[in-house]
Amino acid sequence: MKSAVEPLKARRIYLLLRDRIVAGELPPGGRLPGEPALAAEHAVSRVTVRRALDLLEKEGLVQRKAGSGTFVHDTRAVRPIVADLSNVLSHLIDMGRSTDVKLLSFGYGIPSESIAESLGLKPGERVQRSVRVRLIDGEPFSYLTTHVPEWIGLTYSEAELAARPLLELIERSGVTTERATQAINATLAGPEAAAALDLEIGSPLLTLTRIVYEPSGRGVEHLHALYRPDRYSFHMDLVRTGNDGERRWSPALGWPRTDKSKTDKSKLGEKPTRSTRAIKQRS
Amino acid sequence: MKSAVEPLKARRIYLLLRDRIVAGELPPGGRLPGEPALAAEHAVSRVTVRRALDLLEKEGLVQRKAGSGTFVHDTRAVRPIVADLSNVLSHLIDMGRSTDVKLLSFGYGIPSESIAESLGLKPGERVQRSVRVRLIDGEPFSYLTTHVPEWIGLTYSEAELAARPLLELIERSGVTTERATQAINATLAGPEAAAALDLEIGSPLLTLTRIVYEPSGRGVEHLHALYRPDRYSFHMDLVRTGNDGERRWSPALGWPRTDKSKTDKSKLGEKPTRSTRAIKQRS
DNA sequence: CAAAGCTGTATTATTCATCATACAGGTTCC
DNA sequence: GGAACCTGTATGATGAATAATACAGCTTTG
Repeated sequence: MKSAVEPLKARRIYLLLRDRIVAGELPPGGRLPGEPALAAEHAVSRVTVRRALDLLEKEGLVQRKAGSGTFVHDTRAVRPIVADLSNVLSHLIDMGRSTDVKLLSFGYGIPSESIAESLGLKPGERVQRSVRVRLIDGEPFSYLTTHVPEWIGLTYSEAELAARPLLELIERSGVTTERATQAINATLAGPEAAAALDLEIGSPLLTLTRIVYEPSGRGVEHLHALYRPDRYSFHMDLVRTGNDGERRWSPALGWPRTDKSKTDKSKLGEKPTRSTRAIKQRS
Repeated sequence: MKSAVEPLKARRIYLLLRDRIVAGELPPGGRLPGEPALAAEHAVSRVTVRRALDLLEKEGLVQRKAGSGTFVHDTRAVRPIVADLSNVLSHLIDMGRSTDVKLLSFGYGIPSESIAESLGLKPGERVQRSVRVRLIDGEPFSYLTTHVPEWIGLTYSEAELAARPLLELIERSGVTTERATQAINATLAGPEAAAALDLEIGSPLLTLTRIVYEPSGRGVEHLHALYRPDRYSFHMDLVRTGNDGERRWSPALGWPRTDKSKTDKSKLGEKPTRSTRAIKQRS
């Protein structure tokens, strides 16, 4: 007899309405059904509908006008930063210079088994672990946990880490980085990440796990990044390659990625378009 | 007087413990603190701790043994499918795993403004909209919503859509697909997606929004995909290209798919330990 | 074996989200 | 202006999640 944990009705209503909005069912600028109507439709009280709408309003998805109604906010004005995957790290390095970094934690110790394994460390080898938050325009958008073998980490100071891109520091130590693997996934915000990113616990997050290798194959950096999906997303252009028999999509390389291509014709789907404000790498 | 909506303490504990586990703070196979200890540590009742552990157990992250304790399940055995970003679906077929498709919805109508805009449709032009769920080994892992211009959609039947890849059908209609853009993000599962993917409402999801263009620049397919992060994740290998002055990371193309590194590197996991306590639960 | 610790389970009290209802005040439309 | 909407706000009642406590049965340790 388990009571099925039906997590907060308000949350359910919130997610339902959110889906309708982003799916375009409720067009931007349109008015959504009144609170009594919504309450009846979903068989909940108006108070609950109200709390769902509070969440939507806080996310900027709707705008409420007393006496008039609740309207779908034109979300196309606020778009997340788009990071081009075809050009990942240089993009991040660029960003490392135009954004602020807050160093939350810094120290040395024995890594967990999984970290040690992915870096190819011998048992007992120590690592430097750091936790940073990156902010753009003063707003946090990424929560970065990095592990670096101790012998590399010792070549720079805590202050340097807070000021310069980690990869630059690694290369300065004499290591050459040649290959990297990364995986993208999604997760929920735990207490620490939620606090650092100014989010509610349980908010969705984009995750990026990247391991950078030196030519010999040993790992020199293990990065685990959490991104706020409303402020950051990955983007890539694909081109069709191969012959008829074996046709694939491949990332478009070396293609003129002047960011103005998104200003006229948006190709971002979902919450596309019209880059009113947002990103400019300078700020 | 807003009561800050502190969604379910059990959920908070669940997320906290989950983070510790995937961060490696609690090593696989290790025993985590007893339920009374956890209850005291987080100032909640044992019942609540219990419900958090129920969630962890349902996710397969821990294994409980009556009379003995709760142990971190060796999660390295069950890893999500890793999809190479440059070769998304053919990869699955290579693995010899059977993917089924369930067609949930099929029909024609006027698209939302954002869809119409991203496909480059004229006002009033109609689209075919379909919702499908893809399963691997009988388990759902993706929820796909596609929009295709009507003149293309009419060239194939509902039954064909359920049986063959959409892109194949589009090309069969005479259209050549050459270019595409896609964006990756994260979101929470709404009621429909949650039901289709056999998840709780509010679970994290990976999203992929892809728009495929024909040479003339008109959009021929708008795909919005939701993936279960525990069963699917994106992976890519990067190589360093360019000269000293302008060094960049680019996706490695045509890489050998039998690379074993992807099977053990895709582990996400980690997060700082900061408090340093815990983790010494040996045996 | 016995003690100590653990998970599994049940019971009751308390706290908090939700409900149902009512009313104030703004907006829209006739 | 006035009727019919709407959002904003407050009230007490109800129900669900959590807290506090107790005990059974199993596992490990000495």
